[in-house]
Amino acid sequence: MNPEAGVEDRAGRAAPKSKRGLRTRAALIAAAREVFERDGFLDARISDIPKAAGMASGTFYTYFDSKEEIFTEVVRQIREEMLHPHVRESIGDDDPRELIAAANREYLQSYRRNARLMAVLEQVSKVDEKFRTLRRERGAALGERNAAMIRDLQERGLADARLDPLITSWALSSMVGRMAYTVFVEGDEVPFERLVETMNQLWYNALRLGD
Amino acid sequence: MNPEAGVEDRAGRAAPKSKRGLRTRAALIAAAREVFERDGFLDARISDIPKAAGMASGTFYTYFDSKEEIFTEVVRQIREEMLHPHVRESIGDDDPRELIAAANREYLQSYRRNARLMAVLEQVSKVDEKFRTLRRERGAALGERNAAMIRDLQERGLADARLDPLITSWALSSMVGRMAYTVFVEGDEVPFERLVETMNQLWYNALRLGD
Amino acid sequence: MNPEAGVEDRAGRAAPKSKRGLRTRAALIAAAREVFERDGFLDARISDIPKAAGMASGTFYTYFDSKEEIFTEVVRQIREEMLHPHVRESIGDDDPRELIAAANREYLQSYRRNARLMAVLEQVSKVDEKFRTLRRERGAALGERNAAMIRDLQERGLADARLDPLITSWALSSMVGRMAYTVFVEGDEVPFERLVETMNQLWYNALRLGD
Amino acid sequence: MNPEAGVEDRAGRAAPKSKRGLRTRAALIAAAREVFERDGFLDARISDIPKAAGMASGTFYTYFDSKEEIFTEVVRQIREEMLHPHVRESIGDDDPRELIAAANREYLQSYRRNARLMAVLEQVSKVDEKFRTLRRERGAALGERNAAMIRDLQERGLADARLDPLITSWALSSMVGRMAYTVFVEGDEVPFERLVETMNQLWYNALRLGD
DNA sequence: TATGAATGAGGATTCATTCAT
DNA sequence: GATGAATGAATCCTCATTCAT
Repeated sequence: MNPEAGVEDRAGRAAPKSKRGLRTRAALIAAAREVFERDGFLDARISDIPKAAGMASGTFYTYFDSKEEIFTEVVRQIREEMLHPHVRESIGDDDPRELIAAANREYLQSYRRNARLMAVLEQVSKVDEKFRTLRRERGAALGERNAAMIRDLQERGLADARLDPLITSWALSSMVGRMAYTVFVEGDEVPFERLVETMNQLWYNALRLGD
Repeated sequence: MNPEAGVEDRAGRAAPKSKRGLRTRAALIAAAREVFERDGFLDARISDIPKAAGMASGTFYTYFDSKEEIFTEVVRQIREEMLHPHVRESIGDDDPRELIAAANREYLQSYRRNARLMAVLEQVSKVDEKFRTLRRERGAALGERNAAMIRDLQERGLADARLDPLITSWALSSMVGRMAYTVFVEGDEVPFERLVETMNQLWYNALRLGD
Repeated sequence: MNPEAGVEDRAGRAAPKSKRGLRTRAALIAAAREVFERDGFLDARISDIPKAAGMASGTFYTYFDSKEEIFTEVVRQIREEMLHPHVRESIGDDDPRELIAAANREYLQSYRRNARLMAVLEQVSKVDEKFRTLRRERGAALGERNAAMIRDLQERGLADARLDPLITSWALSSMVGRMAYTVFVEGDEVPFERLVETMNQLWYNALRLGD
Repeated sequence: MNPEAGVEDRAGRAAPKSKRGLRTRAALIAAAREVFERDGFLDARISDIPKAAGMASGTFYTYFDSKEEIFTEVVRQIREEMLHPHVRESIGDDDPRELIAAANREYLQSYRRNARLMAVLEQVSKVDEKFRTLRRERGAALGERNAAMIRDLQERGLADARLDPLITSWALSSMVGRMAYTVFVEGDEVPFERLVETMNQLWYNALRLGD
């Protein structure tokens, strides 16, 4: 029901074997997150990351090859944070309204919680080909899933049959994602509940879910 | 009815005093547009701009102080292109559906026509504080205007009264803007007419304009 | 009895023949003086000079070949200003004390009057070989003249015979020149009369002129 | 008893943490001294310094931020060289003549030994605001000290009571400093001993120290 | 593994000087 | 003579990456 964020990673250096190595690597990722949140992706210097972790600059390259690579790792962690703690548990519902409402609320909450990093992610996806692609692919998957739901509702006569399911799914997700950015990153002052309600209502109306 | 893009400018170096200077300046702007479209804002080297115009590197600085400044100028021109030729003429007005449909079509057309530059603009707004601000301000103005229309429709009983006009206006505009980016920049293949129709229908539904 | 400042010039471009040319050249020199006083020699850009005179940058090269050349011209004018109006008239005296006192006062007055330019001159002589040389030569001439006076006084038994006349002449002139710089350029606050008196007394004492 | 030269420093980049770093930094300072002595401050290119030390250009910036900063360091070393080896030991003190003579000789010797660098220092103090200030402050301190001595002599009836102690102290120091420059930098040929004796005698006379 | 120094490619800028109009 | 644009050489500085200890 909503959008963007997320990146897969691959390879990189061999995973550390010693406990010490494991700790160092983790410390670097934590430091990287701080640095990225503070400076953004572009302005972050690689050497700031080990420095922020209290290490020598060269240490970075023991674990990562590039800024992109460690950023991937940071994003992976965020994604887990964004999914695990609060989510997915009890969406048992079949009521589409509740489904939508839950998804929107959850998404906006995580976005707000991780706003700084989401801003960075937004920046990166505009700047780095690889991330642009990853984001698109992930978005496409999400979009498909929502599209399936819409198609289902249309078939059951519960949603406006004239709408193109895939485009609609994309469009409404984009709408929420963009608003999250505007409100939480650019700081337009909108009361959280008002935002959630409006997003929900716009989904309902757009799909013409009967009241 | 639609969104983002645009930047004001100011000063810079002295305006050219001769015809030749005027021509050179214009040639630089044209070259800059090419360079930005080809390389994006970040990867564009200043020296590539005069080079693309067949001039010596120093010539750039006769007219501009920075990449930001010439970019501002490029954007100004685009904006004029995007507004003048096709637009604003005959907005038969009173029927809100037609108003919305016309605005959406027009916006999506211009976006498609200037897709590469819009991509760059999108990048810049994520990267340069000054442009971030300008875009927000401009967006806010547009948002207000659309919000006024929505409020009006609500008062006349023609649109869903439960919606927050300002948030709604922002959200639906964001939706169209984001889709334009996705489709025209990231190249998701969607038939143009299908896109326009779906956007229109989503606006109508979202506002609950009676059929 | 005192020191430094002054530079000869030579050649340069052909002297202007038309009246208009004459005026332009003069205006450039006047503007150069302003620019040098404001920015110093090193920080002055050639193009600032015609600009300060309200002309196009290229005009400079119609009359001068370099910053050094126009500076030479500025200096020549100053020197004339420093010599003509107040000076040399009535030193009729043969009393060495009065001679010294008159020379010191006169020198310190002109220095004060032209302090900004003297500062520039000081800078230039530390930076430009040609001016270093010119200054030395001019200084040497002055030194000789003062040395002759000292020698004469020694022979007449009026001054300390143990002193080396040339070194002494140089040293006492340097002393006055340096103090002028310190007080009038660096702005150490010393009452003018106190300064003059002390310089005089130091000359008298140093030479052991009987009271 | 004598004058000018000297500059304090502060911070800069982080101090080197390894022996190697310490060596490199020292080598850069040594190379800088050579370069400055050869080219003067203004004409020295930063990149020539590491090059003269056989390093890559970027290495410079590991230790210094600017030409000014490394110059400060060079000056600090000179000052130590100028003070330590020969000086301060045995200033038999009470006889003012001996005090003055020792100070003059010592000063002129160091100046001669470091003439090239003193020339650079002279240039820099005419060109760089920061050094101008530092030099003035340091000079003022020295001046005060000498002024105190003069005042003391005056009170004991040993020196001409009519002289302003501070101006006199400044003036006589300036005299020696300027002569050092003239003789050792500009190369006026004056036998060293003759110079020292004359300076001494001028001090004695100027203050009217009884024979 | 960790350290922290050394490297050097890459681009930005300035401004004296030339020259077509 | 005057104009004002165009030129391009010359340095500056950053920072990702490598590597000896």
